[in-house]
Amino acid sequence: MRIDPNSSADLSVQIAQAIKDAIISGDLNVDERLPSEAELSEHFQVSRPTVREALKRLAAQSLIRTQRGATGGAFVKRLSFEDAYAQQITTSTLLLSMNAVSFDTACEARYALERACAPLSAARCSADQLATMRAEIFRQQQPGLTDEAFCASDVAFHRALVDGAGNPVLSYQLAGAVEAMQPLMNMITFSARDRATITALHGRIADAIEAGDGAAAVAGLEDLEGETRKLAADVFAARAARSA
Amino acid sequence: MRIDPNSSADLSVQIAQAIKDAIISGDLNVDERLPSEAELSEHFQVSRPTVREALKRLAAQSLIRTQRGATGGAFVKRLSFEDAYAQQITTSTLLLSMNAVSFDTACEARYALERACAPLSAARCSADQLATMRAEIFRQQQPGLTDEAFCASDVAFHRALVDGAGNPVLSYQLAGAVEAMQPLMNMITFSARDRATITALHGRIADAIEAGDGAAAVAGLEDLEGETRKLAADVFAARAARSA
DNA sequence: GACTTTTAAATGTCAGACAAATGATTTCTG
DNA sequence: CAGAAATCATTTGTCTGACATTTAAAAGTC
Repeated sequence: MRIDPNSSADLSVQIAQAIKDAIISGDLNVDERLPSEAELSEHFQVSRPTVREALKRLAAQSLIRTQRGATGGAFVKRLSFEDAYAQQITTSTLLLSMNAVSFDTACEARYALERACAPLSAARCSADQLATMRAEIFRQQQPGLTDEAFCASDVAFHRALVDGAGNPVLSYQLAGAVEAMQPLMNMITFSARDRATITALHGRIADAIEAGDGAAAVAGLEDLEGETRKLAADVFAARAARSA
Repeated sequence: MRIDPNSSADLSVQIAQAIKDAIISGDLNVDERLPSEAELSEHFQVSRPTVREALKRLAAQSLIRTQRGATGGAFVKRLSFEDAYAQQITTSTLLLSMNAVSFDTACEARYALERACAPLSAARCSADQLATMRAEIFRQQQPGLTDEAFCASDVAFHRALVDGAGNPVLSYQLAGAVEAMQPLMNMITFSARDRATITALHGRIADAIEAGDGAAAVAGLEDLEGETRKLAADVFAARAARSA
């Protein structure tokens, strides 16, 4: 682990990168303890605050965890699926909100990915996950539901569908695509008829999954994508007309 | 933006979270300047190093950028697709390497996602991206290529395929799945015959894309997945036999 | 007016100190 | 001797104050 004192990059950036490289390359293993801050500042010939800034950078990426006390220190952290989900969702949400990604683009990506899951989900979905889908469909039929709650339930339904594939890597990859759509969906107001259409399609998809019919689930998702995009197009058109 | 001085959480974590929340909620807009470190330390009633640690945490997540000098400071950063790709790849790679994810699980996820792209890619792939695919196929046919270079070219081919869908959100979501496989693929040694088989399948997929035939591309990917998994299974079986 | 110098503001880095947590050690007590 | 309590040492968390460096704007100079 070395840094270049002549580099124009901030020292804490360089130190963080050096440690990160050591982790990725396997020089530092999971749960292995890093040298103490004092030792690191000695090693890199920088002050302790600088080392600390580097360590905070790594902690922000869930690469290390720190512990106070006699046997404490910074330890290489095993990146959990849960942490990875959270990062993925934050990044996806910000990416969409900051880059003026069109509804259609995001929607297309989301449904393309979900269709990839559907056959696997049809083959392997657990009773528990199917029950979650049914429960969310039931919730979506309640008349008093706000638009936001309806969207949240929609997301929960789709997450159960994705998790039904029983592949944690797939679930992780899709967490962002599904969750990041929620803020966009929240811009839509759903009429009772819209809700009925969507909920019916959800039911059709759940039936297909339960029957182990991947192709039917894919077809259901295709229709749902069409419905969602049509709905969004109507909302945006109405909004444009009103402001004109 | 407030913090709770009685919380057990580190101050820098709380401050980072408070600022992050302000960004996500839209209280702070892209390119907006945050208060200076001195002002923030005044506002949160903490010292400047603590504020700095919080800002470094945010910088590590590409949420802010800092600039020195008279008109400098910390600015809310527009999360670029490029930054998001990089984060996604790092996270995915570490997730796979630290959690003993089986080759099959990762492979299944990757090909499921790629199949989701194939029809879109067949419909919209640019000449440029198709040329990249052909170039990588050509490279893969060179006899002197090391296994690592072959894998790298394989990744480049698949990235071009994914990018061909012309949907940046999709490309972002898949960057991790495609790139994170590389270290796993690097564990495999490819015989000349293996390479020929894989390269031929790549050619078939590229042909299908060029012909705008999404179904054929999907079929090609299915065969490629089968081939890859068979290859890996052989390698792992041989390794197990040798160690027994 | 154009160029140079100065200045002010901001981040980057350093040094040293104390607070707080926590496991290990030692001491005390029964 | 065993167990509980007190002490200690180590490490991270936080604070204070200072100086270095960068940068743009203001002031000065020809």
